[in-house]
Amino acid sequence: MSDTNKHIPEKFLSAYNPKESEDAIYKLWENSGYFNPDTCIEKKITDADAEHFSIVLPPPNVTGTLHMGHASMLSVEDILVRYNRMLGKRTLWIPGTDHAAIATQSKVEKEIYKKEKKSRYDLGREELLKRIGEFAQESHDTIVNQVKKIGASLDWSREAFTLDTQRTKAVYTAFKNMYDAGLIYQGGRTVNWDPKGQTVISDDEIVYKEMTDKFYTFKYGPFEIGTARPETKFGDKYVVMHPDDKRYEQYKHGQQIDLEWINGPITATIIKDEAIDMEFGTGVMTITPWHSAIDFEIAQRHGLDVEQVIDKYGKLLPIAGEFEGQKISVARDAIVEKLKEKGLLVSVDENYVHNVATAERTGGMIEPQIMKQWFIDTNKEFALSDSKIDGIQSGETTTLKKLMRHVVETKQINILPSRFEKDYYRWIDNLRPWCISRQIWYGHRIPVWYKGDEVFVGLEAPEGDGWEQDPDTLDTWFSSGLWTFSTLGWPDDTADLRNYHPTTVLETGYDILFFWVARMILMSGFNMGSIPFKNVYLHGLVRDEKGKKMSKSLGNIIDPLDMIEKYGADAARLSLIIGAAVGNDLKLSEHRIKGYKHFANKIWNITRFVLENTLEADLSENPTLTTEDEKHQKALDEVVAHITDSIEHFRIDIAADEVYHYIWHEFADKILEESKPILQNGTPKEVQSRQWLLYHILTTSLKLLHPFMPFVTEEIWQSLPQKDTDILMVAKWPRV
RNA sequence: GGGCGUUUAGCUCAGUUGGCUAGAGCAACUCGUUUACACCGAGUAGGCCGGGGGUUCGAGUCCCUCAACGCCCACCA
Repeated sequence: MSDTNKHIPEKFLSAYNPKESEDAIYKLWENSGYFNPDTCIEKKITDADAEHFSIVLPPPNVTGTLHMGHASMLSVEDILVRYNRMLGKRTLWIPGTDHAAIATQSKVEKEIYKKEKKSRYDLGREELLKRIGEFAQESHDTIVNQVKKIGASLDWSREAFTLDTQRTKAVYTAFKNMYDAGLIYQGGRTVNWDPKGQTVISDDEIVYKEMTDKFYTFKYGPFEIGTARPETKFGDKYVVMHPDDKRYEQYKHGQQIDLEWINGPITATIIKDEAIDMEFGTGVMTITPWHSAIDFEIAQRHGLDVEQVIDKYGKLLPIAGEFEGQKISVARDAIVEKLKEKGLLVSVDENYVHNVATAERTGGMIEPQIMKQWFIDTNKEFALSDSKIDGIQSGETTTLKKLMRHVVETKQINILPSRFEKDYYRWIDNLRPWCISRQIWYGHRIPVWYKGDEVFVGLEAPEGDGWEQDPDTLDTWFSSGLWTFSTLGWPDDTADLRNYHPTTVLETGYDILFFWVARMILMSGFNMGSIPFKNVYLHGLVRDEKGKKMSKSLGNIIDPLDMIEKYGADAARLSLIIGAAVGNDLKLSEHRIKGYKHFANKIWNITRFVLENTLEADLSENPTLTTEDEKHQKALDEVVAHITDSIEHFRIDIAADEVYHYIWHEFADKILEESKPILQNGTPKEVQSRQWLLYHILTTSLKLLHPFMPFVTEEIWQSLPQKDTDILMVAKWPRV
């Protein structure tokens, strides 16, 4: 380098330090206003009539802090958003958080109990809600801060919360519309009661746990019956067998038999039903319709009596006689002991392995109960007014199940990877009425008011005195189901709704395909008459380096903020992208993150080299390139085409790897190295050509890399002497 | 009990419609400080592509089968 007044910015003389620049860079973006597509249009960065690209952020639960799964989700979405913004599309990414009703309430209840030894009933509804609100606000602030650290280019001016005023209006409107269409109804049927959480939960919130219990065989008159739950057997007065079972031919349907049972003699009735598996046990069972869905169905078929045995606290009712008031867990052994004394115990299998239903959030053992609750009927026919779905006419009759199937079958919604389509269809086929009422306090209060026998459903309490609102709240997934359009202002007729719905991509974890993705399709289908999104990008789980799930108890959690602190957000992002194909789990280890930090420094040093060698050059005009340089330029064009193609096909993992590879092993290792002799000994023409080429490749590389590593690329861009836009985030994506 | 996924170098993974003399990163080893970078460069070694069978001129790639690991679903009392 000759003596000159021109110097490269001093910052390039030392290694790249993400900590020094990341926060300032995020501020720069935020202050530019370009996260908001309206500003991009105003400032003529985006055409007002450009194609739209929209994503709604899967709202993190306000139950605490973000983990690596969130970081991975944010990275994937930010890459798609930044890429499409650079393509010139009207790009909107809406942030928000989820009140996560049951998860948040049970977390706060636990904390309160730990500190103050008080239950929710001690505090009362109002006080508990106040406490949860405070907690949610704190969590929200932490989460927003973390999201920004990762570099997510979200439009904060449109931030939403599932429980805020506008979203509540959406929830109430949707409820009323579905109630009026007869899809939401109140009914008494078997539901999943969680005695620990003191609420009903939906089928999807059940987690089956394998347990080893005792399996008892008792004498029941002339029969032998098996059970793992003797405590439910008090009211059993029907004995059921298969009509084709030769062993019990002599017993007729409806025949009555007197026999000795737990608390004395009873009269049992023989029932023949095909639900019985002749191969299992003795092929005979007694039924407890109140506490078993399958028993309830049998009872319904034959018009049998049903009677409650266990209350909602898991205690035995008066029907249990001397055992009344006892906890079922305690009563079990005593009941067996009594039956044994009476000579009714035939055998005990100590190693009975079976699956027990537990509540996802509280871990409580589910006790089926017959209760009056609110349901959504997915099989009921309704007329879809104002349909924007291909293949369903406006006013045409359909059902929610049919609608949900149809939009995926016809590829109006594209699920990636496609193998999850099968799971989706199977879930729909097995779907029973969705129970949407909960007996917890945190959430949307059910918009139904009662006065005597009168029922009112509406957005607000009806006029007049004496109306009492339903005490229950809605399943949190009811409000999340509206997320793609409630965030855009529905039920109001807003410009956002017209401009950005259906959204382009829904990116989320495959673990909530049923909970959320399917429910959004249902809700959008009914309320909007449209699909909620065109593409579903399902990401995998972030696991530790041994492939284990990250969890507190295993102590293998890698905290995204720690990693950002140590290696920078860019490195953390890349480590979550490369190697994570759509739908595949990712094994993350710290040394990979470290490797990508080195890469950030690499592009930093490439810049230093290029700037040092082009300070004197006039780069404003394209010089005539040497043959060699033209070859490099063409090769770069091919790389651009490839990367663009990969992103368009949602293979951002491949795209990221390609950018990485090109910059390091082509640009740095080959082109930079061979430039040294040319710059030193080449003819003026060769030097000029090469200087232009180096600068061209550098700026193009920065653009290509920006969606993946936004911070370091923007930090460099800010120091470039010549560029086509002030802020790299809104530079035009290189086109071939 | 159904279904899905994974199995390719020591580790993490690419390998699209069959053409591979099988690649990359990290780790290992050897050498190296010349206009960026030691958070570096050049190079070396390392693979019956889980086992078996089949289709084909040709299979890591398609079909069958077995195995291991992982995941999802399921109201056998």
